[in-house]
Amino acid sequence: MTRYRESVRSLLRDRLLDAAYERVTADGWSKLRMAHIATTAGVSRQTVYTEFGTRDAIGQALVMREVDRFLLGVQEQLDAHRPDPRAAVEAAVRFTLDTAADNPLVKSVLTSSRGAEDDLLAHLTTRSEPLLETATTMLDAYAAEAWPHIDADSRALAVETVVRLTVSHLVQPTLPPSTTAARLARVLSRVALLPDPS
Amino acid sequence: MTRYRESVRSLLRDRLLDAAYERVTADGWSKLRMAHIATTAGVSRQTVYTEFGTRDAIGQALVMREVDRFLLGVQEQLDAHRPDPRAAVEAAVRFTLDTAADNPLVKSVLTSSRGAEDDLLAHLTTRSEPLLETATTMLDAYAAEAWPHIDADSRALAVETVVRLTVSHLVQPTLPPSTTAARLARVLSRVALLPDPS
DNA sequence: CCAGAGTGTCAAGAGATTGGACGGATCGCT
DNA sequence: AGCGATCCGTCCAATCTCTTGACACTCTGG
Repeated sequence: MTRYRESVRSLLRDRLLDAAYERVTADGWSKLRMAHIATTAGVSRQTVYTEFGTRDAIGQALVMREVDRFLLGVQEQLDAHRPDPRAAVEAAVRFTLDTAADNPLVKSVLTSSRGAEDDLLAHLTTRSEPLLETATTMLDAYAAEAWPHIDADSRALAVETVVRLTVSHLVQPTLPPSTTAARLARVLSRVALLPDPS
Repeated sequence: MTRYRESVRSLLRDRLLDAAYERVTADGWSKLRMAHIATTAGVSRQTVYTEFGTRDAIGQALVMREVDRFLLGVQEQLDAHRPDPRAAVEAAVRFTLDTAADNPLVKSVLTSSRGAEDDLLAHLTTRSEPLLETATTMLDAYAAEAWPHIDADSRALAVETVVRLTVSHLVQPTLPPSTTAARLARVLSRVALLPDPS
């Protein structure tokens, strides 16, 4: 069984992130105070610093936790169309864009962004490396297992391409999610050198 | 929000009881060792003693946790027939007896009992006061709120009667659960002085 | 009767949490 | 520009919790 200490630790992290989430979605990132997080979670301010180090690290963790949750949903979408990479990716992208549009944290990040709120937004843009890393790692593994017939290099390139484009459309939508999803499926198809469906 | 310390505490208790549950349902109460619980939960033996004091208290807590879970189900059954005390009690009793028959802990307690295993069984028989206390307290509160038209004394008497009889039939079934449930509903009806349904 | 295994207790030490204090940065206000 | 308030981040001593190892005691099988 998992070591007890780890459970306690993750319980603490969850409580802290829950407290932060609540405040951020209600008032925005800039209104979030370290002291709020501490008292809401029923813990001292120092404990928050011991766990996360800086305010910024909390933003990072907040975003990453949400990313992890998204990836669970993405995996379900992929599984539902496992044999067909094109359909799988289309479903996964649509799911991501649709769900993100309703997600309180994402909404908070994107709407209140034009101000002093871009600290959080940065984790989706200029400092998105952790996000891209976990997303591509998970999807690389999935793709390698589900679609072994695709050439490895092309597959990796396609995965990274789709991930980056999805994030791009997430922070700056132009067309409706379903349209975008269909277009990204085509991009995937070509980058991965899939046989032409026509 | 709940104080952090309390959450950690209940996390610890849950882990310990989970560990104990696992062993008990697999090998029986007599094979359960304090050291097993500790290592399975990833904690020192001393911590188990600090939390529960004695091996016996763990048995007690194990039974009580299961009781609490049963009471949640019972409450659902009652709610489903809220306006009609007779039907509500019949459903609740049937649910209890049916579910208990499938419950790993209950099975373990009842089957392996004729031996050195009766320590656990005792919490349902000779030392069942805590069980009866929580069950009657919860049901008294429910009955008082749902059926205020029943005379308070009769209501309390009926609740206690049904609780004790249900436990009795649980540890020593004679008729099938549905039959027993119907009979207890009749007992309730008369003890609570409900108008004759005929 | 002894050896082994298990329960329950104790005390010292390691680790985590608290609360209070502090320096430095930022911001609104005058 | 100066001032006060607010908040971030760090430090530290006191306190609480968990761990570790030792020990007395009981029970059981050989």
